[in-house]
Amino acid sequence: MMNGNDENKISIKRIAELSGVSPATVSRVINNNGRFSEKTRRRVMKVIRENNYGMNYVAKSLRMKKSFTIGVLVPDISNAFFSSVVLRMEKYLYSKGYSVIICNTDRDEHKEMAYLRTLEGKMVDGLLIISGDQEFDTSVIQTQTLTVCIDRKPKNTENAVFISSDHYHGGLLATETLIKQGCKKLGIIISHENLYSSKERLRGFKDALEKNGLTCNPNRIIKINDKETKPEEVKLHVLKSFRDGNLYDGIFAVNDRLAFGTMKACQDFGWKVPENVKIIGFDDDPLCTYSSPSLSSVKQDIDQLAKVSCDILLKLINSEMMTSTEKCQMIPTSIILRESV
Amino acid sequence: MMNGNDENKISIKRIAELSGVSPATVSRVINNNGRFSEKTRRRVMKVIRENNYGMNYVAKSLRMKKSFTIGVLVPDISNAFFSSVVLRMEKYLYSKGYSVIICNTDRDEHKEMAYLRTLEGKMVDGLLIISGDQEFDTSVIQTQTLTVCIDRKPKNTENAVFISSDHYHGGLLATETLIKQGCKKLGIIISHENLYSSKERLRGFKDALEKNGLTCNPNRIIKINDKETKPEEVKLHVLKSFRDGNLYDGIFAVNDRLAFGTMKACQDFGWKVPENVKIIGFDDDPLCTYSSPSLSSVKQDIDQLAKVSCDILLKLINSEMMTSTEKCQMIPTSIILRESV
DNA sequence: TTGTATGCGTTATCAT
DNA sequence: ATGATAACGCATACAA
Repeated sequence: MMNGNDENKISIKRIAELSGVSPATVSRVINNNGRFSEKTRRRVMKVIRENNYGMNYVAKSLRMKKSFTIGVLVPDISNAFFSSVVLRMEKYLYSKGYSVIICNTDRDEHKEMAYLRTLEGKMVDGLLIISGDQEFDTSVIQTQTLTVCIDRKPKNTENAVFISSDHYHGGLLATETLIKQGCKKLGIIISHENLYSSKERLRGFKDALEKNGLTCNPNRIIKINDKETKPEEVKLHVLKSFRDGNLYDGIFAVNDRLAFGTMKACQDFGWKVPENVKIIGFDDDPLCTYSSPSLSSVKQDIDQLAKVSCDILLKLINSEMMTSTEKCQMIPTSIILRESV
Repeated sequence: MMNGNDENKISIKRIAELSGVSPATVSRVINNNGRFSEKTRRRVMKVIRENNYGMNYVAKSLRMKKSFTIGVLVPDISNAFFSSVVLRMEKYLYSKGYSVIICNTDRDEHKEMAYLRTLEGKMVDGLLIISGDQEFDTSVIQTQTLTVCIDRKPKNTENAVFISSDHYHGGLLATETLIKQGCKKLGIIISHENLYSSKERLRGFKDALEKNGLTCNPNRIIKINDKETKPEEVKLHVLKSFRDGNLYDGIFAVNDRLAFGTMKACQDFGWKVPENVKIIGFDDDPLCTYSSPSLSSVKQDIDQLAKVSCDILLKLINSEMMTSTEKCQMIPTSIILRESV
């Protein structure tokens, strides 16, 4: 079996020999800078093709202090929302000549820091940090690497850019939709309260109530433990609230998983969706179409989120000027209405 | 804003100066090889900590011809099955000190080849190639990089290892399950026929029929265009077959998306699932639990698939010996029964 | 237009 | 036990 180690890759030096020019000239031809005659260009390119030369990016990176690689930190790539974001990012960055190193952090701060050190050692040109628990502290975690935080507040806004879906508006939108449909006894199901996005969605919920002259009944705020967000587990928590005598005619779940658990709870408790209680989730998970009733949900503009994030990062990398509004952008959310309302 | 370029990272050389030893000694201490006194070790380590030194892996890679990076080629990371596989791989490889470069190929041969060149230039230590259309040809695509193909046959078995779920057995299992439930008029919905996994699942279907004395009616093989695998599109194709007068009492869909489309078609056509027609899918997508009726499906052992693949690749990288059975492994599949049968 | 020489940060060889 | 030196492949400043 062919072993990777015994390969003898050809180098610029060798191409230079074969085409009777200096390595410098070969380099100039390859990168199309400096000046050289058309005749030389053709001769060199011919040799390159014939010998199937391929650039050694490791050497190039060392020399140029630039790796053409972006590190992407994400809590869990198997999550539908995250993997879609990463997909978009990868495609966009690929088109710009960058590769992506993927890092599953499990929201584990320790793993996160370890990865950060490794990525810095690999000289990544930039960092895309998606979600995660705490605020992201660029000073404690000693990375000078250019960073764009998505759905996660950087502690030091001098050092990192912040892009986010407009979770607040999403929460507002969902809640007002329920209100418009006549709901009076509104509740919210929430988990991962320390997440920026959760906080914002909750804030939107509360503000919508206030704006419409409704009071936020604390008994109708169901908090789900971060480790128990499986639909079955959620169902039990929600059922408990139902059995405790809390009445609902509209529920906003801060994410779709919670919404599914809530729907199951309603079924079990004998409340019909949407007749007795209306439900709206968040993320527009592919599952939404399949549940019965199908689930209304707030949809994030994943394409835009990924594109804007990458664009800003590339701007940083190319040390282009940026307006202060660019350094902190909100991507609008929209609501997809289905049977559950 | 801090710019990545003006950082002045400290090097082994500088650590050497600060601790009054040579760079060579510092390197030896860091990598804990060679010999050095305990006193030296402590002094060097102290300086390293105090100055927050971090290894430059790019330089290390150039020198050692080893990048501690694995390239992962995957058709579409936003697919639930693929992203789960990648998640497991990344976790496992991280624990072994490797990073993962993710490459979405869209099953586009051109992009695939371009990526392969880039990865080789980045000196990745190995390649994990998941699925994809054609057989993977290590000679045409001139990569000497150590490769493990998952669910995709390498053309030259000398140059690459092949790991796969047992799709054949999965197809067999699904079909026999339907037969045991009394189905006589069995059909299959299939897309991506050129995929190794699809072929195998189909083969399992046919063999199961034959083994049970049933004939495979070609009219009950519904082929879906690769570009029209959305449930709604699938539904139309399946409905057409129904309207053409083809009768079914059991359907094996080679993946869950097709199964969902098929279920919708049954609903529209007035056939009850599972009373009139029983359905089994493949992949055990999270969606299976949510559809109504919930969908039975063949489940791949993702953990095992990822772990075995990584283990083999690491063995290749460390040029460990391998038995010929190791070079071509099948991971067992199982069936998850739900309401649809 | 082209060549020479140097250095990026590291490890490995060969001394001492 | 430790140091001097070369080499990995490339880009660039400077010279010609």
